Amino acid sequence: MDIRQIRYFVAVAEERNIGRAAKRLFISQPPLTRQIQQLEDELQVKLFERTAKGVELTSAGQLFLNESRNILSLIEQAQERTQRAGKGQLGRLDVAIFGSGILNTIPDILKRFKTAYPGVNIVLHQMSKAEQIEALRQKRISVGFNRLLAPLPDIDSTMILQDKLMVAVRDDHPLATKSLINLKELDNEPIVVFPKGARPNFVDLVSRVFQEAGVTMNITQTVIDAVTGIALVSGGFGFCLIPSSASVLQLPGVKYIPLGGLPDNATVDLSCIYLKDDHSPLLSAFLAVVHEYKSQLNHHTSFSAARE
Amino acid sequence: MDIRQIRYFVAVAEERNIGRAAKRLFISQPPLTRQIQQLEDELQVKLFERTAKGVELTSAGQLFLNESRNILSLIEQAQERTQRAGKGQLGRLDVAIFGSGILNTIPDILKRFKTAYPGVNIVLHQMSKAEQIEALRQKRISVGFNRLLAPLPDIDSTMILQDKLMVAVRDDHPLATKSLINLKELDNEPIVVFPKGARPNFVDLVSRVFQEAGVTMNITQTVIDAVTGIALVSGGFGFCLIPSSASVLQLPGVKYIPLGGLPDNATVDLSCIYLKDDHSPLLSAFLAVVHEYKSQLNHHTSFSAARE
DNA sequence: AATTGGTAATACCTTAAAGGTATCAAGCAG
DNA sequence: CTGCTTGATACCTTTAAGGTATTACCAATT
Repeated sequence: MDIRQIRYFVAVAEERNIGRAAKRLFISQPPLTRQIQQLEDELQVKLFERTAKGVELTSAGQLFLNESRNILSLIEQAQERTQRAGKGQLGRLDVAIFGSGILNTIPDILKRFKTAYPGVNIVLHQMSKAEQIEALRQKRISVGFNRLLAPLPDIDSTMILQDKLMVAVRDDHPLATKSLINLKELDNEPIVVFPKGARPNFVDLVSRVFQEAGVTMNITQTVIDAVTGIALVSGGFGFCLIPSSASVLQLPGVKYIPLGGLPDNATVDLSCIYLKDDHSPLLSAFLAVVHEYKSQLNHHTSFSAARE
Repeated sequence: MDIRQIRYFVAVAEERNIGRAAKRLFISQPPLTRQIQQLEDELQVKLFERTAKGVELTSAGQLFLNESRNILSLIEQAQERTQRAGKGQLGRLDVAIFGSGILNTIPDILKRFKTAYPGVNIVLHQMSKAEQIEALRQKRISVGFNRLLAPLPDIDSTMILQDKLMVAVRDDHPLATKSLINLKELDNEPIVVFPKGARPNFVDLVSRVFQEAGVTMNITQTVIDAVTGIALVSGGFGFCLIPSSASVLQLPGVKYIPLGGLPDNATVDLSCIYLKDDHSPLLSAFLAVVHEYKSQLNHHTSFSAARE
């Protein structure tokens, strides 16, 4: 049995006339007659009664007509869905995020992607940097969001943005009135740092900055993520240096003040990582959204810079 | 797209190796490679990633694998169901019955047919003789049960049994004690007859019998069917002649007594009728059951005749 | 670094089957 | 009885599926 034969059968059943059906199918009548005969032979069932005016369906033929329509429609659907899946418009994308990365940029990107590809089911996984890399290699995830990556041979990354540093400070502290804090002003002040976990990470960046500026760093706590660090600031444990994108988080009694007097490379990047040899259309589609987001981000910041 | 290609695709997806799949399909590797390429070209989707050890499904391929399995299973089902329909094991059979015909024989036949062909949905219609013939011609029904048919050019019939005549009589009537009533004993007695409707019918048979025997027939009521007639006997309206198969009906105060002194042709047949040019397997199957029923009926009656 | 074993891809040929043309046989309307 | 329409058959052409031989590629191993 053959899809062609099924198509032919449906045409004949609908036209109730082999010659007319042949015209509709843009073939001549004899091969159509033969295909129908073959179909009947194979099924060992008479599908049509031959009459003087044409043909008419037997009851078995009527049943087979229904089934045939189902089959053709299922095939059509399969083709369409497969093509959509091939364009990355359908399927499932497993994405890893890290603790505080969820604060603003990542939700924006995910929201854009969901709008552009509503057929794709996004599944989020909270994972540390090391876990993300392992999960990528095991193909449990397709993309991970992260900061401060060391290059790896099998993993590519795309930098999304570079956060400058800010200081989280209690609003009853003398420095809280300033619009810019110089690193030197934090000399020997109590500092909460994060995260715990695989190096290199944000702590290393902060340490390097202090070291290069010759400022003493007085670490009082090392906590798991930015949210916890800022909560400790709110609780009076001291200062906390954060990537500026974490400043969307509002906690009672906490103010965020830009940190000045730093070298240009004192930034922390947000990147997304993915397997170098993953050519799936879903990933490509996702990265396209990321790049679009990135370029709009640049335009926007240059605009606001021009206005200021 | 082609069912063959779908089968090939499933084999390759399952073996994750084109060469192995080719062996399983009893073809050589190159044409299989080509068929898969064609499928990919047609869908414009890469279904497999080619690796050193074989191939592996892309996510679009995974989706298409699911769809393919659905398609193949639907095709298989369609073939099987169509073949069963072709053997008359599946479908719908519209059967017409008449008022009192439902009393014993017809339910027996229907029961047998339902046991032998459980996949067939039997739909019953109550119809008079004339209605049945019209419905047959319009193909609203496939079989009708009836009595006393006049032959028609486009309709065939099969006689199922011939009922002898019996008399329904109130049990308080003097004749009710007899084991056989002679027609002459009904001379000028009040008689209820049935049915109303298209001739020839049961009334005509009864009238003819009276006439040929030279007995005066005193019709007091003409009612629609046997059940009503017997009910009137129960109500004291007189006698009622019935086909013996209607004697399974028990009503208070009514006895059935065989009618004697009649010619051999004083019987009323039960037949089923159908279109002469209906060659549907469902009808054939049904008629086969009818014939089987008939032959068993004959064996049974000859046995009981032998024993008596 | 070269080799070998196993993979899919390609080139070229053979064979099977689908399609086309011409014609026939059957049934119905005039 | 005669066209006219229908599906069926015979025979040829063309398309496409399948086979054989070979190549290109990758990875694991020596």
